[in-house]
Amino acid sequence: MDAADLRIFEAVARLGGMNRAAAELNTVQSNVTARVRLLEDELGTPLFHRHSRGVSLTPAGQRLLPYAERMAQLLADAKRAATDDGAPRGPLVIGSLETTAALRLSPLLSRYAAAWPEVDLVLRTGTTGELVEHVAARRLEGALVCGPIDHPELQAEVMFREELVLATARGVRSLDELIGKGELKIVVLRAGCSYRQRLEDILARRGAVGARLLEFGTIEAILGCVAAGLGATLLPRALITASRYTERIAVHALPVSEAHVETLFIRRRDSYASSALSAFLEHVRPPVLQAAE
Amino acid sequence: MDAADLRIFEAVARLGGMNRAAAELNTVQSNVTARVRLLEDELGTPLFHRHSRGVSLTPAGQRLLPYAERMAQLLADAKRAATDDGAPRGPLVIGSLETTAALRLSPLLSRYAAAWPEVDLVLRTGTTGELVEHVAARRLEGALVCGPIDHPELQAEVMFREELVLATARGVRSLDELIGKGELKIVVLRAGCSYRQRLEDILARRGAVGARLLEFGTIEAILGCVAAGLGATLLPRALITASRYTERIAVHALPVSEAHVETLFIRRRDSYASSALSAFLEHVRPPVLQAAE
DNA sequence: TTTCATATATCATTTATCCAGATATCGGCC
DNA sequence: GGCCGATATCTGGATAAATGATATATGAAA
Repeated sequence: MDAADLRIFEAVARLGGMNRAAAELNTVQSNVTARVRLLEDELGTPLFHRHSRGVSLTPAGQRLLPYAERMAQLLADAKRAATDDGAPRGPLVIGSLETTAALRLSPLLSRYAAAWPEVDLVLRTGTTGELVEHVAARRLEGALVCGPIDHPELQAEVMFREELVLATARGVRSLDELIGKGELKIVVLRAGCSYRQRLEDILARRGAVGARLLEFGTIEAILGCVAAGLGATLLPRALITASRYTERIAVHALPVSEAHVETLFIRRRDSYASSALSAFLEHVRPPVLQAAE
Repeated sequence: MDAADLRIFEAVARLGGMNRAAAELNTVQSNVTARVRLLEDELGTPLFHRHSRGVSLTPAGQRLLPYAERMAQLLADAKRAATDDGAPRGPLVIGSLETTAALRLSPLLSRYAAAWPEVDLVLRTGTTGELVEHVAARRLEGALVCGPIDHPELQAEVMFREELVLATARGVRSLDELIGKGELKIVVLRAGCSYRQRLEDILARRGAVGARLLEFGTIEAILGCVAAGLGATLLPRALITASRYTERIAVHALPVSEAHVETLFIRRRDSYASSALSAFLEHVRPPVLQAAE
């Protein structure tokens, strides 16, 4: 049994047929059949049920499949690890919350890109849930998300600590005034945003339920609307302070227990940390820990 | 790059030479040289320094080596997983503390062996530290050790809860009497035994330090000596109750915080749980949880 | 310095393996 | 029955791997 055999096996299993697998692997069907047969002979057990519309996995095949996938991943990692000579280079695909990107990342990223011009840096934004999913599936090497995260395959490291505040238009004096008025509207970045649930919890704890939800695609839009008196939102304090709407937005501090939020960098435990990633973490890490104290 | 290449690479790295690797792999040196060279060409970086007494790893080779080892392990696991049809069979090598083996395992093991006669069961005893080490290095599929365990590569599951008690000869009324006399001797199974540190902590908290340490290879010997008034020991209550020295040993209960100890079953997170192991856990698990309540 | 023991590198040759294409076979479906 | 979409089997040729003989480098001992 060899990695090549498992690659073929995996393709057949995934595509449900030897012909389709052959096409994907740029070879012919007879070849695929023969390799699968050899693998079955070696293991002493059939891996596929053959039927007229293709093949399906036997129980043995089902047990083998995850190993085939891990094998492919391991080979790719091995190649990267050996090739990587310590000088950051090549692709680095990471994720981030939009708020983190806006608030913290821009200066760091530009410094990083300048320091390591040979790295092709890609930053994708999404919600914490989406990013966790992408990192777990290895579509991202890592991501900055909103803590806490508890996922057995991921490791997390605190990168930033933010104070979340409730933002409303200038006229509003306090949270309670806002809630008292009824017809509360809250503005969030998008569905699944980690701040949304938190904001709803905060309001619920103060007796406000069933607030109307508004979604905007950019932070600018949210702040603009909040400034215009459309509703309230929950964002890191620094983000509001730095915006051009500061003058027209009232910031309502929350008790520490609710205000504190940690931005974590997550990555797979079992995956190779490329030099590009290590260098990225070096850039992001130290200034932050100072800032947090 | 393929698993076969990495196998050759690993052998060369481990044995420090292509000739030695060739001998181990049952092939010829020229072949090994060629394969290594191909691998180096493919990766675009040398993996070995060649010198007159063999070869040594370059940095790239050092980075690659762990992947080669993981690859070999993964292939072996894959084979086992596919071959394993759910009926427990073949070798099952597990570890246990000697006390756990004596106290809990004997009836379970005999039932297990009777239920699955095709399993070749091997039980090795050792200290918690040794067993953790062996499981991490995959020399054991799993082990019953004394909790708590915090090791990133291992997962743990509570199997038994024991009450530890201090055992002395009949004449001794209380812990304090024992400590007060000075010249305290404590008897442990062997160096590194997890109960030893715990016993020393317990005594230290009561003002007894510098107790003399005696080591005996078997639990029988320990109990015999304790009964004879040689010293004190720390063991699960049930173990003393069940022994033939019960009459001559005084049992001193400890406060709950010190007495409670959990026996965990540990195994590697990333390794395949064979049917033989799953069946073993089925045998060990359920009666225990009842007993603990 | 010469020689020797012990390494790796290279090369021609044999051997085994893999691949491609043609063909046979099987199982539904109209 | 005949067709369609599958997998199974077979064979020649291309490709890659293993082998054995030989060349080369290096340090240690005579």
